[in-house]
Amino acid sequence: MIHSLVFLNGFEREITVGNALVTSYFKCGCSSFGRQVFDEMLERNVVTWTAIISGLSQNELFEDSLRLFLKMRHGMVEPNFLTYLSSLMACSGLQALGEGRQIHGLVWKLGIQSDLCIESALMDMYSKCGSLEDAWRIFESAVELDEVSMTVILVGFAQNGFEEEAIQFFVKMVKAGTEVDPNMVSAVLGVFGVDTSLGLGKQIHSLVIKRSFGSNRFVGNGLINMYSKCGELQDSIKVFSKMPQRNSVSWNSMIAAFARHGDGFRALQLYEEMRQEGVEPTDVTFLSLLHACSHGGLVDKGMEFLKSMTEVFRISPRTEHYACVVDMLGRAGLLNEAKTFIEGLPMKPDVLICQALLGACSIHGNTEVGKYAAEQLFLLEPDNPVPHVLLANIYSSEGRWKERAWTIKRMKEIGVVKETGMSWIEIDKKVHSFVVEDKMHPQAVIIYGVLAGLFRLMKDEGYKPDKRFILYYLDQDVKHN
DNA sequence: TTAGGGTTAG
Repeated sequence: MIHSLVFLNGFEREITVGNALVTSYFKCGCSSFGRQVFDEMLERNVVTWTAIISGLSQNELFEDSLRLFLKMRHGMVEPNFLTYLSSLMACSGLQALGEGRQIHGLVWKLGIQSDLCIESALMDMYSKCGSLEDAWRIFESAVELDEVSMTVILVGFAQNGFEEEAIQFFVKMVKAGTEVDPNMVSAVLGVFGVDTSLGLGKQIHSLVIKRSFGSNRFVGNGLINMYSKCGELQDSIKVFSKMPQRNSVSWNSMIAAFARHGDGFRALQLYEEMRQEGVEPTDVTFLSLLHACSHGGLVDKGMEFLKSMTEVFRISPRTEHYACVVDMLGRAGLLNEAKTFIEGLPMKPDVLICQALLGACSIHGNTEVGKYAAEQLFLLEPDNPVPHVLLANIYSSEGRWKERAWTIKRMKEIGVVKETGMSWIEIDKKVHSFVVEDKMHPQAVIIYGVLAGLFRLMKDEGYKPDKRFILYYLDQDVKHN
């Protein structure tokens, strides 16, 4: 409407008007209109360029954003502080370490590398590109810190596999009396998972109450996920039901929580409520629903969701959605259907899809389809030990010891190593972790005694162990027992 | 007129 008025009055030639139009189109998410205005502008200044570079980044069109930044540098317009900030965002999104380093160099030349905003953007770029060392170096030498730069480094820890350090960093900041904001709290809540302490999660919840962050939707959603991942479904429900305002992430998180805890029925019921409330589902809603159907054996319902996702809501399925469907068909024992489904996909199956199929074959012992899935995976990820182990499991379940031995030999020849599985439990704020045949725990004798007692009780109740997949570590005595 | 971080699946 405003654009039409501008056009009628001939104001579109005014550079300030053009800049404002570009900015507002991108802020509304209308990227194509923003681009069109930019393309048609006869004159462009640094604000025009910065508006489009930043607008594209904010709409996750990182590649185009970076391309325009490079194009700008070849022209006559000099980038400014905000242009560098926006181009660093594009590098983070693209995980473009090389380009990010180059921009770091340019920023250094200009002498603005110590600006707090530039430092946060640089740290974010380095940690999202997987170079936590570079991010940490900037953090350590920073003269000033604020909530944003601390959140960046916290998330950097978590995304680079240092979840425990991320949580400890937060705890240290709070103990030191540092001001934390709701964004930082939601970031730390996102780090919690099965192997983190529920006790700490509850302490963060009490901090949320003390600081009155409870009405913040990001924080509320973070709490739902924290409790659900730590095994406390009832607490997730409590947080969800008390939320003053919910968005699609809140609903998705709660649907996922039910799915995670094996309650497919309630996950689907919640989806119905979500629709009744008029909340539009997203691609993640359908991932959670497909996951719920997969674990609840609701194949027909799952196929219906895939159909409505594309036909009713016009959401294009991603490879993750297809992998969920394959997992669902596979778990239900419909392996040939899963293979046919994959063959009918508009793209070549990727690692997730093939792994889902192979996993299902190892449960149901289908050598023919299993071999097909494993061969695909060998090509896609030669260093991944999972397909070798799963294929060996399939041969083992069918008593095809020669093929099984050959698979393990091949695995050793290529030099792929399977990581040892681990389990853990938290008692009195201390996490105890165990690997297979672990005797290192100080109370190992008592623990094994309890295990033996439990095993006897299970046997008395008629439990028969599934011995098909016993491959490593256990000797034959155990297997023949 | 252009601005750094955050929650959802696996």
